[in-house]
Amino acid sequence: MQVKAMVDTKLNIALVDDHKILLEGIESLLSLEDNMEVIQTHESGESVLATESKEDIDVLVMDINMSGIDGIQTLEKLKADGFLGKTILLTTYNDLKLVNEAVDLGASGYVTKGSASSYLVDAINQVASGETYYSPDIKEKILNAFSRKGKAKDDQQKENGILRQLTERELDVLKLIGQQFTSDEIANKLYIAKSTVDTHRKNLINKLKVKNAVGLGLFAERNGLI
Amino acid sequence: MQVKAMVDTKLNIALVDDHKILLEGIESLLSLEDNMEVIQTHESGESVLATESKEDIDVLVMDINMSGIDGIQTLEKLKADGFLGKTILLTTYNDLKLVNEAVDLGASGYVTKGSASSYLVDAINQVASGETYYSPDIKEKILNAFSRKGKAKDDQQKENGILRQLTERELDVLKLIGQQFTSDEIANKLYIAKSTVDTHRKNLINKLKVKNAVGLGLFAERNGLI
DNA sequence: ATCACTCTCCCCATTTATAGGGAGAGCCTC
DNA sequence: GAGGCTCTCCCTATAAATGGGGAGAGTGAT
Repeated sequence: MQVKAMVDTKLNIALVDDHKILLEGIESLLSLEDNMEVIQTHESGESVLATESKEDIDVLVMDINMSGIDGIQTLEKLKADGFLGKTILLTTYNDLKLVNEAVDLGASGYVTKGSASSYLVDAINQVASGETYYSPDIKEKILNAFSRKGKAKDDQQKENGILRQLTERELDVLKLIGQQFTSDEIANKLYIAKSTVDTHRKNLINKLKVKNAVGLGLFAERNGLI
Repeated sequence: MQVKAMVDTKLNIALVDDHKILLEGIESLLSLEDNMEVIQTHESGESVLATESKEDIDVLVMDINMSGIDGIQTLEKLKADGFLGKTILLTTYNDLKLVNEAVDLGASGYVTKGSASSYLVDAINQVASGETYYSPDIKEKILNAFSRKGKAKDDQQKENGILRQLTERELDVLKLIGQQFTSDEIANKLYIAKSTVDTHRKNLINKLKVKNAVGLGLFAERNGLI
């Protein structure tokens, strides 16, 4: 039973990268782990999608930046096809936006190519157990991105400046617009006339330089008002 | 010169918390650090704002949850008054939203009250050197919040399912609505009649279970469509 | 060939939102 | 006490969106 369990729990790994050297390097690294077995390697996203034995894969390790369809697109299609395995994406240091996309698609782990290989092994074990794994430098980047949200940076800076230009009442109305209430409903909630709400609406659209209520909603969302 | 430098670099700390016991406890903890000196303690946000020697403060350690005006509001007013010192906010575990607000206001550090006191010491040293500090459990929470964005959790899960129910054309329209275009403009862009766009609008509102165009915009934003 | 679905477009009516203007009351500041 | 700002509310008018219905053309699957 224990022996069988060992066999059963051996993790089936598939690797995807368009650089063969990296592919082979990782394969040889993972072959040193006695609970892992690389059962497939692919040199393109298309190749993974075409393979028939996708169900066997426990953990898919895939590069994000690939020629042809990239890792994100591949993951997207895989998920659409009902792929249930865990996915770890390999990224470069400047790929935070892509990581973000990947998160939305349900990727389980992210490891930078600059990481020590032990991190990849950790990542595989961790995502196999259902957790999410980020390599340390990605973690750092996420934290930085979080703390930079309201810091003195380009767009965000401007938006925050604008945010402070809004009056209390405008903020009240803005939040409620972001919650999909009509002017009538907002008027009732705030005990003011609909015409007043409409005035605030007009002023908000002007101040925030958006086109319509959708723009107001987006502003509210992006600034954490709702 | 070295001695003078030592004196000069001694960090002037101010503590703000409406619980006197915690205030005194922290003060005694920090008194053990030879590069720190607690120069002020306050039992309310109002008290900090009223004090005149704000310029002397290198690092302000302040509770978020206080009776009267809270730490966030106090920080906001301080920044508005031109306060230049670093600020570390003490939070409880469930305050991630507040942390988010605080970030936007330019707070430099966050330490949970449940943290070991050594973390607070680390935080003070770190923010004094210009960096941002999060205590480990807050870091974890941020990372979790990040990774939960697109995970198989409650709402999000449903949203992702719904997203796949949309037809190509509905997606086209949805994206353009999210970009604040009117039905007329969308019709022109897609070379179809306004009435068709309106039909897609209706179906989108039903499928996505939102109230109006603002809801459509928010859905588009939250699902990375725009 | 029938069914299901998508995309297209139309009718109707009503509600909401946008755009322009004005204006009084209250509050704070200089 | 004169401005400046916010908040309140009004007018008029048009544009936009919502909600209900129906319906034909095309596509693909059974």
